[in-house]
Amino acid sequence: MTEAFPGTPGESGRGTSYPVPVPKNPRDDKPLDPTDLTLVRLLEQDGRMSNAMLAREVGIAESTCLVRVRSLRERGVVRGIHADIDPVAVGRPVEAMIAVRFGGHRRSHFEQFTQEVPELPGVIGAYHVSGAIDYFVHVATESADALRDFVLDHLTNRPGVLHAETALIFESLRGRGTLTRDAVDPSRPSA
Amino acid sequence: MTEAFPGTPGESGRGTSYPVPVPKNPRDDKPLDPTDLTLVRLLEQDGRMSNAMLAREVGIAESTCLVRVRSLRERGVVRGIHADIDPVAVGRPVEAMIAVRFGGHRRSHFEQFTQEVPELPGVIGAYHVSGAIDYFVHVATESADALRDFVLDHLTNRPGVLHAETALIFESLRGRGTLTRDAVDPSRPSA
DNA sequence: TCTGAAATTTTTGTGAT
DNA sequence: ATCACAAAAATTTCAGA
Repeated sequence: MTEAFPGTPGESGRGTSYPVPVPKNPRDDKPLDPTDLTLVRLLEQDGRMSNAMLAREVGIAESTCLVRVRSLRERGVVRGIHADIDPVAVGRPVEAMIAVRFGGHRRSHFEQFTQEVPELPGVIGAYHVSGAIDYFVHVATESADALRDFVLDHLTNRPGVLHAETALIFESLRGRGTLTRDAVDPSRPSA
Repeated sequence: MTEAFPGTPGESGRGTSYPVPVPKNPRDDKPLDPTDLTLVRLLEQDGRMSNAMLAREVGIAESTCLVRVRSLRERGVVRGIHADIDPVAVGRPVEAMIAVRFGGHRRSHFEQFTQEVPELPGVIGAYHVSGAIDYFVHVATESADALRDFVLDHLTNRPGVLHAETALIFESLRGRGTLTRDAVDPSRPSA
């Protein structure tokens, strides 16, 4: 019951040029004590909260808090801290979720796509999934024309891709820190 | 062509107890100069980069940088800054993308769902889209059982919902700051 | 592993260009 | 709008419990 979990599924945040991430031990899974969970929740809600305030909120010394937060990053619990940008404000008002189907299902096709899709212009996220669809690609483009071009140039026109179906996004919503609430440790209320 | 979408797409970060967000002027859209775009890109890659380093990177005084970053937040260009958490590490190793279809398409159903879905346990994001599907819900759960319960309790069993189709996520990928690269201002190369 | 206090760095306001 | 400078506040380190 203290067993914890199998493997690490997704990698993501890559720092630019300084001392941060590089999960030193991806398989290092101790179940996180309540203090860590609280820190995680706070940083999920406001990734720029100062170390001093974090320490106050969870009731530990600042230096201790610093160590714990650093440990969370090193262990890959906190993969990265990123600004959430309004696509409209940066000239990409047309958002879409594109369902991509591959044919043949050769491993090399998936591996190449997995490697390249995060770098494609306007890509916010991508999800390799089970079922009839192989990938969902979340993208923001400058216009409907640019969206069509994106699909044709980077998806349809790709070795292995059979079909891409585009759904315009009317509204994007973010979860509100519910990752760290409920279940996780059934013996505590919610703190 | 500059039409964009109906409303403001996503709200998100809720600060805990200090001076931040509350976009004072959501429709205040001046096209962002190259310096702002660079700041946005840097913060997208590392939301915790210090103001001093941001200033150095873009080549302006620290105090100026502070003003610009604050302005970006006030204008809603930067909607929030959030830690990206590994769901596995917080006891939610089963990730899924759930396609939800509504029947009847009553506005009240969508409005209620839009309001409630970000608070549902384990929800990372949700997307109201055009086409055959009405919503994609991105969720992380503690187990396959918990996923089934989530779908039954919060989606299928909801007024207006016709159908929910679940795709397990094998791997989640994040875009790499490509929102602020390429086109945006067609008259400049790329900065 | 945690702490408290010292050393260092960053944030933030002011006044001038 | 921008900058340089200085005071205030924060981060980070470290010796010791």
